[in-house]
Amino acid sequence: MAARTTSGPCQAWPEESGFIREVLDRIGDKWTVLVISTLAGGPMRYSDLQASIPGISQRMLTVTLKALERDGLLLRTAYPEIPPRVEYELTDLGRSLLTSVKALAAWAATHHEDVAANRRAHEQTGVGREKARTTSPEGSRAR
Amino acid sequence: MAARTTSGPCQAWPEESGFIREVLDRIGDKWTVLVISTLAGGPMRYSDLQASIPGISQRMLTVTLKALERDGLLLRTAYPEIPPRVEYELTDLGRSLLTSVKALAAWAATHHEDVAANRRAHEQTGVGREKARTTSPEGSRAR
DNA sequence: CGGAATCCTTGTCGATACTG
DNA sequence: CAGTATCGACAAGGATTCCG
Repeated sequence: MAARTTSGPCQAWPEESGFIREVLDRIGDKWTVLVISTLAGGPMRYSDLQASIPGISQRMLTVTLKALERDGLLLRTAYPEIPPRVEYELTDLGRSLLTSVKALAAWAATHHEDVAANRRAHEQTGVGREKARTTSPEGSRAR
Repeated sequence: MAARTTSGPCQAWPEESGFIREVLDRIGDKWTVLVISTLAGGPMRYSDLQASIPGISQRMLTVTLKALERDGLLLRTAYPEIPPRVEYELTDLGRSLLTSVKALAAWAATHHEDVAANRRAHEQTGVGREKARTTSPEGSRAR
């Protein structure tokens, strides 16, 4: 966990911040994680992916797919047949990322209620103008 | 690595995808994770945060801080003194998220070299034209 | 010191149309 | 079927300025 606890004004973390930014720039967009998750069940064709991800456009599917392929997270296999058939499949690298992503999903599943509760509490206390609260009355509500 | 369950043809993800989107919308932006990471060492003042996060503007620091406070991930404490002093501190909820985020950072630290290598390989193979691999001419899975 | 309000530059995403 | 190309809409982010 934290390298130093209650050490005061600590700053300038090592280099983790750079790594975090890297992975966030990659999966932080709207569709990447959805594509990876959908591909978790095995190889899929382009049209299957589009059908399985409601709301995605051809453009974004293509862009996301190409970015993931470029980074070695998924493998594209085109069969020179007619009609043309292309399959996408996660690589080992892609699956390892999926594991980490699922950890985040687990966090969300566990705590999204707390987040929603805190948000509602805040909307009541200080909608958008009144925030002249010197100290926070309530706050940490972990379970 | 137990990704595929008896090789299902398609996906049909439960509802985890929704949770993933939730958390990604929250931490997927440019600064949120950086703020949380910086706050991992203990309470910090506004100006300390700004000094510890190179490149962040006052605006983005304020916006990020308010969003995190609203969701109950950090606690804001204002001391009515002069000069005014405000401290920000992670809540238990915030720290639990930090743990999950660090898992992602660990993935990045472990695999970012592989990603970079794959990316370079791709630039050579098919820079701007024709990268059809047509590998594995096997009918591994068709319908 | 710790913000809020404003403006403006970008990158990102979505819809549409066209090609192989 | 499986993309590619182009345009426009939108919102995140940055710089600046002012207030408590």
